Amino acid sequence: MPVDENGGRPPAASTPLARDFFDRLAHEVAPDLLGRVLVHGPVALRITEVEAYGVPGEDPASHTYRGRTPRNAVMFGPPGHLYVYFTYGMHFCANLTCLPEGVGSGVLLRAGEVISGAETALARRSAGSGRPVREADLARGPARLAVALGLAREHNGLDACGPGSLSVTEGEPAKAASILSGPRTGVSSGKETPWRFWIDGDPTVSPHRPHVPRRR
DNA sequence: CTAGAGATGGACT
DNA sequence: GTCCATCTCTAGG
Repeated sequence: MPVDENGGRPPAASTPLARDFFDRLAHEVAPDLLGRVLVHGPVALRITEVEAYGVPGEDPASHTYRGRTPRNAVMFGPPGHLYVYFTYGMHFCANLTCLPEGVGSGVLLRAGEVISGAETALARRSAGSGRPVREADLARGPARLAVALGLAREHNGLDACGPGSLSVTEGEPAKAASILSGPRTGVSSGKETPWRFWIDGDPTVSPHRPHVPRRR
């Protein structure tokens, strides 16, 4: 039995966008990002793995589950913006908002293949850490991706579609036949939803790790 | 290869 | 106080 997931109180009231509706949107919008190219300064990467995070009261794993806060405000904003959050006391992870303003959702950028600016990405990933970084590992995992791309706190809210330092380009969208889906990585709830999408066989896709509760 | 634990800060109960 | 949408290193098979 899981511990009470909501502090003894019911989740925030559902929006009109019910779980099944979000589910349909997630299965269109999130995988559509696969194969597209994200450019930030000198580094460009081809997105190979994403996860959808859903709406208040419907997705217990989402930062928006309990409603809007200063931290998750960007997820309630218009689509095409970056939601960058700080976690585990040392990592940043980046999401793109993809659904209409007010919905409260995002797509976590979990992994990518660096296709230009590899030297910059390598320098960033190697900084402070000893061992050599394999090319396929440059952006393999959400926190690594953020480092490789040079994304941090100051990029929260950045417009990824307008004139800015970040942009999502068409790239070559992954063919549907090469896209697989499954449970999300490292989440302690909402395990049943197959909202992780990745390009089958791509070496830059991160290994799936189930959530492990902290001890002591 | 797998399993376990430390790092480290902030959002939230 | 507790829990992280993680990463890296170490020990062991």
